[in-house]
Amino acid sequence: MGFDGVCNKNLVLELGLNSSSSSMAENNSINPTKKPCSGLNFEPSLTLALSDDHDHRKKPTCVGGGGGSGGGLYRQESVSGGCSSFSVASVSVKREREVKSEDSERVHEQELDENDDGTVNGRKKLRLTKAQSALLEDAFKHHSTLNPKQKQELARELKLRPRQVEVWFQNRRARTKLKQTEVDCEYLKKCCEALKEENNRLHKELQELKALKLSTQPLYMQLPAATLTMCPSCERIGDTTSAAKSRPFTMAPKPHLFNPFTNSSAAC
DNA sequence: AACGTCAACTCGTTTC
DNA sequence: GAAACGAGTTGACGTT
Repeated sequence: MGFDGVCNKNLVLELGLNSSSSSMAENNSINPTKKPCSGLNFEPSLTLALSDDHDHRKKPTCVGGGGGSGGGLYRQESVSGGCSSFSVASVSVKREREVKSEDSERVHEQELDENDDGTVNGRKKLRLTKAQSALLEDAFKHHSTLNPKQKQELARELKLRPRQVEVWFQNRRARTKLKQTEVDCEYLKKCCEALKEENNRLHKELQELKALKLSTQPLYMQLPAATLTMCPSCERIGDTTSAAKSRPFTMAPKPHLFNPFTNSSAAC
């Protein structure tokens, strides 16, 4: 198939040269991976913009990224909805996993364990059940973002915390964007290849036309244009090279063709 | 052991 | 200023 159907989004393709890698940060809406640039000062760039991008809160670039000490263990969510930051090292990880033998589906309890002092333990990485994932995917199909009410509703339905639903949607959007970027990248590669081929073809065609022109032109037409001048009245070709400057327009006259609009008698 | 996936994190930015 | 988001990161876990 042709690559016309590879991506049906409205892509704006821009080919150009970057003088430095910093220019790429100016429009970083699609740059999910930070890959080191080569040492070249000038390199070809492909700039892609999606005209139907819904993200109208674009920012110039994300400097430095996050970092963070990372998750991994579940932590108690504070009453206000934020995340607590109790010591991970102090947490005795207690994992409760229930394995359903019939379909090997893993089911994890969503309730948190409590210590003697009533604090809630973290636990090892949660894997959402297939049913939960399916429901989340279904919701994501309808809208990739959730309002607070939808979030609450979904969390209740899934027996998850709203924060977990929120995180899932954030990660899901990130995955979607990454996947789309990969698709776009493939599309642009194909575009680039096609343009290269077209460029080569046109170059060849140009060479052929030049060769054809040379073989069919009279001898004087094959001289460099800068060395030839033409008498405006008699249309004779003259050589203006230094050797011939003293005797311009001495070459053989143009074959006389009848021209009702010129008066050849007044020439030169 | 290496690698991939993914939930959950931090941080900076944007929007209201 | 709070909430929401994107980008980048972390670490547990599953797979090869």
